[in-house]
Amino acid sequence: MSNAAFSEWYSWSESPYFDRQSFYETFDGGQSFAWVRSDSFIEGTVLEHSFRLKLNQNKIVFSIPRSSKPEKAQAVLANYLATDSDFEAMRARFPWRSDPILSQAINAFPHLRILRQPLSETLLGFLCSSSKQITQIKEILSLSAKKYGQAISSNQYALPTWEQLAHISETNLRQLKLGYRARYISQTAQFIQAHPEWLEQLTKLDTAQAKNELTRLPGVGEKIADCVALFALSKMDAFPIDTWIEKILTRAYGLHGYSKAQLAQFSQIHFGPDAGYAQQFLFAAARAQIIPL
DNA sequence: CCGCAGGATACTG
DNA sequence: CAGTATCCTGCG
Repeated sequence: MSNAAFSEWYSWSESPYFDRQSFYETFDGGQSFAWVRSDSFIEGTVLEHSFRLKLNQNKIVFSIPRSSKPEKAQAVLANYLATDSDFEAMRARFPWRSDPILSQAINAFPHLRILRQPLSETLLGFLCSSSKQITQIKEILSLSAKKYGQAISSNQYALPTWEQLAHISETNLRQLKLGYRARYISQTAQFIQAHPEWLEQLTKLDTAQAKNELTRLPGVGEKIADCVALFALSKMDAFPIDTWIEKILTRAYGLHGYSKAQLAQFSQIHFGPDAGYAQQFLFAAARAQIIPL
């Protein structure tokens, strides 16, 4: 229906190289809740930028609303995909020679990347995530965007900003199927409004400092702080331990009886400074039932 | 109808 | 500290 509103497909010569599995897993594998798959492309928004993406000869080609500038869109994409990061070098430093589990996971998604998502959106997304399945998180965010976000194109809406969220009552937030998370989001919005420089200032901190700041927010514990650090701040040593990773480490790696702190310590030592990137391979492979649990 | 889901938090021992 | 109930909602 909204095809007419979208441009032709633009090629992007600087696009990272992707195989099909790695492409879908990178955008729609749990790092981001923004992307919807259709038959021939994925569609989603990054802040106020709307995109359709697909692969052509292992490179991303993109289509955008006709009102948008392709040069700007390409710059947004480059940042979103962290094209300045050398993921190949990170993979090479992993202990894959001695770790058949990780090795198998990398083979299944060889060109998987860690996105660099906008901080505000990443925080919002993972504040919605506790005890929710990915489809439910997407539903919540989609409802939020439609109801409170800025309209971008015919059928696309940006997520509400924290400034906008600060003006929504907890009761109205609950209408978005947020449940008890509505209070976290409301209070976080108030906090950010009261500390206007706080979010931006996070980008200047190291991983431990950033996580320390993030966990001051209501509803942000260790796991969500790790997700924000990894997926928005490009902190490759941040290692989110969710139920999947916990199962992988305890069962596939045999670390029975380890506490989460012990699992985190093992992972940092075993996987090294880019442990968060390794985590994403394990997560993807476990969900694809490549790693038996 | 009940158990549980990509967690955080307050409370207990 | 480690373990546990509670928080909402929707899906299986």
